[in-house]
Amino acid sequence: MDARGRITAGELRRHHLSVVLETVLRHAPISRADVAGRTGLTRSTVSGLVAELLDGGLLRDAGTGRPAGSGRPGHRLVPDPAGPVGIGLRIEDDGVGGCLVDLAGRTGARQWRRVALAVAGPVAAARAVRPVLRELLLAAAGGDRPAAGIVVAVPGVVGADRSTVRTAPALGWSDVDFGALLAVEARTVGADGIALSVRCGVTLAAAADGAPSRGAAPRPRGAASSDGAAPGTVVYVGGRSEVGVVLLRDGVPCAGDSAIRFGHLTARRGGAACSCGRRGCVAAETGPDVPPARAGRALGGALAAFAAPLDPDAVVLGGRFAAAGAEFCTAVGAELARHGVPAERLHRSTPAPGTTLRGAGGSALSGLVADPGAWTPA
Amino acid sequence: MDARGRITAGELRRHHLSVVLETVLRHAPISRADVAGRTGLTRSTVSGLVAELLDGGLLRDAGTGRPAGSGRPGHRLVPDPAGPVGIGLRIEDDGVGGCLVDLAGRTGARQWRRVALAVAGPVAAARAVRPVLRELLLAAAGGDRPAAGIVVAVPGVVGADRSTVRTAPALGWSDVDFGALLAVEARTVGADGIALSVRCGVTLAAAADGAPSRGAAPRPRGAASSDGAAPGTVVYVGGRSEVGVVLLRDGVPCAGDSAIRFGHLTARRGGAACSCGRRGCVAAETGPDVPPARAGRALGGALAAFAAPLDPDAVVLGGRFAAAGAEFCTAVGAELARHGVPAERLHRSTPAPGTTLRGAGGSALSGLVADPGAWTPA
DNA sequence: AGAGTTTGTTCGTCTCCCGAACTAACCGAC
DNA sequence: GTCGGTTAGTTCGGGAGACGAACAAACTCT
Repeated sequence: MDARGRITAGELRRHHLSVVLETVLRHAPISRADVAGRTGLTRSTVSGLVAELLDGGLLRDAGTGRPAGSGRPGHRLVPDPAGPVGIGLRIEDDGVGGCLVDLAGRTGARQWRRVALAVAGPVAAARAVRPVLRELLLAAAGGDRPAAGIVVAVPGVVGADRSTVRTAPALGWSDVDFGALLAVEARTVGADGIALSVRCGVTLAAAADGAPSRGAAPRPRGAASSDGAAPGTVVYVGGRSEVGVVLLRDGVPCAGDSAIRFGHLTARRGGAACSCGRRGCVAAETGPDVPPARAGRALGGALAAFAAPLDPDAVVLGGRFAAAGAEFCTAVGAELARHGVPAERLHRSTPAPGTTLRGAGGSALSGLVADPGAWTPA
Repeated sequence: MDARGRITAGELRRHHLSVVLETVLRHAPISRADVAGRTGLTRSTVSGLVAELLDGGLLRDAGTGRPAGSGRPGHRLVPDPAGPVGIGLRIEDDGVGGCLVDLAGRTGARQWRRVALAVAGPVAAARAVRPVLRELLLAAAGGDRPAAGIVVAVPGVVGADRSTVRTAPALGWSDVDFGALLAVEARTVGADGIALSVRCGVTLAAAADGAPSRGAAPRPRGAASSDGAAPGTVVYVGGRSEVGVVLLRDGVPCAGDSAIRFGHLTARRGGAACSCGRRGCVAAETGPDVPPARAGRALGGALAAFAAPLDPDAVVLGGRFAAAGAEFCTAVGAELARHGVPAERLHRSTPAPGTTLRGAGGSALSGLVADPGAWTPA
């Protein structure tokens, strides 16, 4: 790629549109004047941009609020309650699930169905997802809310095409074009025009945990600090059937969907048997049956190799580690500290079962937020 | 930080100024029309921006070239031969050095002085740099070229202030404000108005090796592919007295200056003694005395932990590993492949002694290239 | 009720880029 | 040599988008 860094007048406006939308989502309810103050744009410019977002069905003017000081109260801008939703789906070794996520960060119609998929194969998995997707589409249609996209979280390594699952040890898959399989199922339930992509579940959970909070939606705080702003560089470790590690910069995952490669690094030669066929993998050595101190050392050692050279502002334990005990955390922190990452930077995320689904649904909306001008409620 | 994504009209122009400058530097000599074609800006806009860069002393119009087809030949735009230079300095355990780097990527006035600094301490190191810096300033003044900045490469971990060396095992330093020490020395040789920063040497070498080539300056190709465009995500391993690993995105180093933390991960319990006081560190286990197969396995194992979850497009062996033999590389490749990074992605950089200095000098110019409008030949 | 304050809108102006038209410079053909 | 064809660079009008001042609206406090 060449230095095509040109910004045309139209792109400038689209960029500002995105900036205004993001600001409203993060601070809703918020007045136009406040948006202007936070973004640095003038009130007149913000008014114009907001009008376009109201027109596009992304925001709603909820009328005047109560005045902040002594003066005219601003209008409360909020995400449109009838605005677009993202559809998040998830495949695990013991079930499938899904939920809707809207621009306010609220989840809805969450589902989980127990299905033994560890040996059933990708075709069965795609078929198991179909009823979940149908329910979600019905729920969206019932609320008269357009679906902006579908993102499927898989416990595996996903290719750059965001369709092929390169390997998913816990499911026994390798080189499966799961996106294509799912697209067929999606068509049968009337989800054809909707963009669909397959992603690594840990990456999505990391994005959900590391993203700045939206509005007043209750949200477990892992990476994000109390004022809602994420620190610059965060390393997130999580996963359920797998164990993965993700680098986030300003809340956005860097690099590809191969987080779970981390779980199959060798933590202990000749250790416990792993789903991948080898022994002593990080994933196996941090299982529920392993003594916490030993598991903590196994995770901390591998984690240090990844995190230490990146000098992260925070290391966040999520997923299966969010509920870990003090002994485990101390062991992890000690290994990190031994390699230059201060133990104070180690944080435990609040355990929240829906994090991966929330990340998947949110990811389905991210394109829309990045370029609201392109959004048309098809 | 809030969503201050506003782009004012003035900032837009400054951005385009930077885009045009980068394009010229990468493809010099190049005509205005070609710049327009590559950037997507119109010829009229490019003409205006180029005029500003010519006026600022960053570019020079070297007259008409030979016509590309049948038509009027374009004017050859090149970096101004009397344009600003960056001053790169380097501290190592066995000496200090420095060189000038200009916008064309050419190095000049390169120096190296052997000084035993492994035990001499930071004050002695700062004093040893002074004559090098004086020579460089004289060389710059002799060519009537303004100095845009000074960057010092150190084999250690550097703080976010880009001044404090948090730890430098090979030098025996810890928590030394080397930037402050150097600033004092710099003043005595008349380098006071010039911005000075301290950086991790491996990070700078990675930037030099991963950056898109500039003009026709001969440059060893490590990360960059043959057409000069760097692949998206690159993991670089290098170092001389230390061993560090750096993540590059589009040729630009991600994250902080703690690359050499990598070299003190434990590769082999109870292994060779390391400068940091522990045993079996990656840095110690990849020394020149270690059998290549064993060193390769030591490096590969640690490298896999860092690289596998990032799914890089390329893994580049630089620095002390650039001259490694086939046996070593095979061992590294095998370890990477075991963890999902195909061995074909492992590349060996061309050994080039000046890479770190070139990176340091280039880094001293990077601010100028990113915002040429702010440059004033003080 | 009136002064003071803050919000949101309107309107004129400015900056910057685009695109068309024009001049300049070179090639090849006759 | 001269005349079309082609490409490079500049000039100039026009338009898009943001800014800033001015104004109307809405609320508080005295």
